[in-house]
Amino acid sequence: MTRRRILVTSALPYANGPIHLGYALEAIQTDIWARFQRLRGHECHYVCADDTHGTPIMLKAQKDGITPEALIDAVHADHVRDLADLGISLDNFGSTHSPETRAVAERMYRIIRERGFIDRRSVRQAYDAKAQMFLPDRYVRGNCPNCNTPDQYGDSCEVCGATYSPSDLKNPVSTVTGTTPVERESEHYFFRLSAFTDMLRQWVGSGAVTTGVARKLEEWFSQGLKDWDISRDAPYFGFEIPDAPGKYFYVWFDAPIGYLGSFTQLCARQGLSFEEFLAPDSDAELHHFIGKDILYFHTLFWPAVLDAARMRRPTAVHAHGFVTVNGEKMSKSRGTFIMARRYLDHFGAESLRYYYASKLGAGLDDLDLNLDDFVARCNSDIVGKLVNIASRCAAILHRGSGGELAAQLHDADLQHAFTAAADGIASAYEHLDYAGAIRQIMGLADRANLYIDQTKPWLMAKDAARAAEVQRVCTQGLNLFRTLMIYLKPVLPFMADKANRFFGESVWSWEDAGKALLGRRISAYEPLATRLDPKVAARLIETPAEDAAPAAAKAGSPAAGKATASRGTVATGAAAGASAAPAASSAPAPASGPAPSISIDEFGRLDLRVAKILAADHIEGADKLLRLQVDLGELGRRQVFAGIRAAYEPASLVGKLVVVVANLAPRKMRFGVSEGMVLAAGPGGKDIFLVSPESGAAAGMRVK
RNA sequence: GGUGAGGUAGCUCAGCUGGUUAGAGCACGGCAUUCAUAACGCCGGGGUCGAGGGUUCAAUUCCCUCCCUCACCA
Repeated sequence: MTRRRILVTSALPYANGPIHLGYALEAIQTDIWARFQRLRGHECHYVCADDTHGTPIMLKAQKDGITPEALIDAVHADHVRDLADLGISLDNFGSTHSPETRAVAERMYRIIRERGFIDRRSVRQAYDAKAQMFLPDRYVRGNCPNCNTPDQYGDSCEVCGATYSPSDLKNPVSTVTGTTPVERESEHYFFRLSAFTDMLRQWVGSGAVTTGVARKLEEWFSQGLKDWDISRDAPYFGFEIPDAPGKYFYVWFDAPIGYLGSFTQLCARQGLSFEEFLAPDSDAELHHFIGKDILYFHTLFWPAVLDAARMRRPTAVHAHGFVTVNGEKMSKSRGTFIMARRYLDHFGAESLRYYYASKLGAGLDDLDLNLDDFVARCNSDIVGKLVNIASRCAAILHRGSGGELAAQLHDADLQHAFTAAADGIASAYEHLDYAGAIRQIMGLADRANLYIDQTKPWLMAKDAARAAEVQRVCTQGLNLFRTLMIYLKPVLPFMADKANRFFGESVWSWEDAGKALLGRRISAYEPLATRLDPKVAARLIETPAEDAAPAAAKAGSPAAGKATASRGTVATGAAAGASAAPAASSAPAPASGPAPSISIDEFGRLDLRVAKILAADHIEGADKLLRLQVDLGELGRRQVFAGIRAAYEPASLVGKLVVVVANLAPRKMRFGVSEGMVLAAGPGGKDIFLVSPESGAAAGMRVK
């Protein structure tokens, strides 16, 4: 098999909120494919980045009183952590707001311009005179010109479905300032997409997309491709267009370029050649995984932009459907808008990875996360079937043969049937039919259990003369299990690693599935997976107070089509980080259960602030307490006692940023008055972890 | 409204170019077993394959109409 060189991407999550289970599907789909390719021995680089530009980010940062950079840095840290915990094997997770992305964007733009594919023309657009900015369609609301429904977005009506422009709205209002927008002209830069119609048709026909997607695209082709407005006026958070003061690249222009910016960083770090992957005649592969909502950008604009900039086009764009929860669209009010972090606080990543894989095909179908089905499926497949094979055989083997594998198998034909399935399973993975791969693998797991059941080694073991036969049967069962774990390694990487170590082998590759493991001692068996508790699963969709998004945040919703939904703030990131620990110090609830819901108003009564620790000292006569002097910015300096003596050295705390409950009633203690409380997580003793904001936060900032 | 995808057992889904009694897993009932994380095995109940027409010797599979669900409409 020739060694393929592959560059893979997931769509960029928008940097205004945490990762949710919808995006997790995309990351997991991509990751399984990337891991599969590497397991097969191919060179596969997987990159992604935060999508950081645009009006929603700019306004959100304004509202939070921080710079856009501080906002996206905080979100970036959250995303990195969430993706890592989901087991996503990214080689680089960058940002569109990076020097590398800027350099690639400018370089591509210059080539495109020199080739004559940029036009300039005047555009009339809604303008907010008070905010002194042009308004994207979504930021103008008013009555639908068609059915007169009030409070509709400037691009379409949610009630009658009519599409129009903001100037058609009756009683239009800017959601930024509440003032009435005016019309104003401005010069915009357009990419001549229409010039690439033939090229795109040819590309679509080349197998870059599935037939279902191709049909969808034909719809757009038949209407004729319109040129694409790629500029926005200042103020805009993004990159200024070369030689065009006050004009910025539209967020969707530099978003896919973020793939290349991220890849540039990887190239620099690993000594890879960017050109070898991106040159027009490159024989490397470029695969993009996206949600079906952003097909337009990835199958029309992006290949055309690449081609215009004299770069290669994608080998394939793989689009998936949306995640629904219990059969319904994810909804904040129903509590089914589940954040990845919330999920991870309850279950391990591999359950989700397995469940998604077991239902995921190559098409655009939506995938339903049915919580009852999720628990049943994971428990019966992973624990009941798969792991059970190892568990039952290892127990008998250790009892009878001291964990020593026999020198030969008991049923070579059965082993052969398992290894013969490799090609079919590989083909399913390769073509993104993960559900098919899982079906095949679990079918084999059924056969393995049936084999053990029929052979009955536990009965044989009663006859000492048959010890060697028992050993061979267990060796057989364990080899079947081992083969299955290798097949499942792209889906269950952590479990596969554990199993890999259990067998005491060097790191598995796909070919190892075809080689039996014989005549060696294996480790004592430790459970590789445990059952999921349905009661815990039910908690995933209880509406926690923290997830009740303030109504004001809705206006900041990004243009439909962003990979991440809008929610959360910098503070959510801090809270998410804290919630990863067993329990917050402020809520002495056991690790398992959440506290009763509170309303957003009740939450609002908490005055949480970023505080800088100015001084920290031991207190004579106190075993647990440290005395802290903290700076709360506009609220001045405070003295706070914190029960963290066993966990922190005072000197290490000075200068650190923490989160303080600023409006906690002062409390007189034996050593003085405590004027607040420092937030920390953990059970106590040495296991206490202070909650810290990401860098960029300043003393006195409100946490909300 | 336009376009696309989909409606198959209680649940989640397979069913390639039409062809013998429509399948799997889970759930449920019974039996068996006890090596295994109450796991595994065997048997069984359960579907007018969204509705109605049409083509055909034969349609879940092709065509038309309708109903419902979901998504997209730059």
